[in-house]
Amino acid sequence: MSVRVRFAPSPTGFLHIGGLRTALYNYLFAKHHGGECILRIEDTDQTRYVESAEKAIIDMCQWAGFDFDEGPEQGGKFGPYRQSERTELYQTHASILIENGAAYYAFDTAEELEKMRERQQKAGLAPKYDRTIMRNQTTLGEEETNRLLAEGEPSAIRLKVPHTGDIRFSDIVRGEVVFAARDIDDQVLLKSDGYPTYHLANVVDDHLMEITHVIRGEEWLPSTPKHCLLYEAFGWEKPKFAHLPLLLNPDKSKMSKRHGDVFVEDFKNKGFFAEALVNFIALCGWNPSADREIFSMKELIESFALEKVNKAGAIFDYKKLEWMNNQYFRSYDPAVLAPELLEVLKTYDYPTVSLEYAAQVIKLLRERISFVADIPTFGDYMFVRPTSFDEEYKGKHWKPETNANIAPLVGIFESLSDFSNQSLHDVVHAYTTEKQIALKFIIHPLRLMITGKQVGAGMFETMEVLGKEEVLARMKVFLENNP
RNA sequence: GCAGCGUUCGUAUAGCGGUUAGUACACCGCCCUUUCACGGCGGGUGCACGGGUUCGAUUCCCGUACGCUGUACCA
Repeated sequence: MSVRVRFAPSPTGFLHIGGLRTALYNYLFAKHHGGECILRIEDTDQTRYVESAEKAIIDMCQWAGFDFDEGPEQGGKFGPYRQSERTELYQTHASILIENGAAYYAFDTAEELEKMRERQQKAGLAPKYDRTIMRNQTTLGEEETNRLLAEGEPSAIRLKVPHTGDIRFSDIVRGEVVFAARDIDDQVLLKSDGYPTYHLANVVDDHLMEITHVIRGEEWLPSTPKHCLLYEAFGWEKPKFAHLPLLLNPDKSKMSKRHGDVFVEDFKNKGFFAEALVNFIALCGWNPSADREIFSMKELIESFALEKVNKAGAIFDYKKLEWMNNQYFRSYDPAVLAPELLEVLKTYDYPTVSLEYAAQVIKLLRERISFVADIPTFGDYMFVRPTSFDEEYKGKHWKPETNANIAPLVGIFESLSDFSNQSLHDVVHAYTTEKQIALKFIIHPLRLMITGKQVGAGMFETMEVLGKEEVLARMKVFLENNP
């Protein structure tokens, strides 16, 4: 039987980076086994539903580089793929459970439930639905239940969890996991608004959609026994489970907004490359045991194995992500990145530049920065003449005799027909040798007058990209203002 | 509180009974050099603790501690 997995997000907002990793692992696992990865939208909570979220989630998955074999947009033979369009299915399945005694009607109001929990907490008990005393099918009896139902009294359907025995299942990541049935709550399966809860919808859909492996976050581990009970009640075969370690904040809590960026959009907008982000999160919680860090999607697919997924949560190391982004930055063809730079440049008040020029600037500066978007600030002088000059740098390298040392270079540069890195290098070396001065007494002043900053790429390379005319203009102005 | 899960340098991890405990990021130092960066070389720090099992435990078992997640008519 071929592998079928699903990514099942709730459209409640932007796609969380942890969600992206869950989607990625599902995708990698499916593709590794030549199976299918489907997208299912779990929009059963009407109170948290966000209209634009579904599109945002799909867009981000697409950006990240994985496409689903089935889903709400592309369809498929197991659709519909939005749970809100499958409500009848859940209702009929809930009825099956009622009929075979695995579930029951409950009529308790939110207030009654709240009171019950308060009582339990006061008594030092674990909050848990007590079906022996609440208002439900078992305490009310069939006749009264049917009467209330006929009258249209709001009701929910709850899972009848046995009071004794153990529920065990095996998890690919964690091995054998055992829960005592008495610790498991009589979970609501069908809400009084007619929508299913996650538990029912999830199990019904996973079965109907012939999902073979449920790969999801560790936060679902405690509710897995409920799902097992459901599979048994329906008489269905269980899928294999794999609960992924959580992505953590530096303080080890579940990765959240308070500690910084958590949405895929945030990373995209910051300028992270999709490939770098994917590479990085793939390695948060899983490692192919190779002494290397850079893997293409194809390579990730080839080596992915759920058995090698780690058990412990992984702290998200932003610094390392940046490093990885730079690795990709340096590996790309500058010409491909040039349009992106032009796009970023639009938000600055710089004169327009050509694609060719943008590519040259990228090539010049990318070893020193992590993002394309850093270029306009880190290398502002590549687009506009410096208006301010680093005071500290100037104090260190612009001495009384400097002007006299530099001035002759204007003429030398002017006569140059080849304004290349090499040519500039040769000519300046010849000059310093003849004048018996150290190269640094020339290089630093040049950098100062041309860029205004003390950090940047190699000086001659920078000059080459800037071009003869521009370099000479900057030198002349500076020389005039700094005799 | 209860339940489950987890614990190798600061971080991500390799390790699957015997290793000088490896790698990457970060950090520090040196080299290269035209500043920064890149690159090269080197350094420091780590198996949570206590019991077993074993000739031998980072590795297997049991506790303890700590952490995390869950405990909703949310997912």
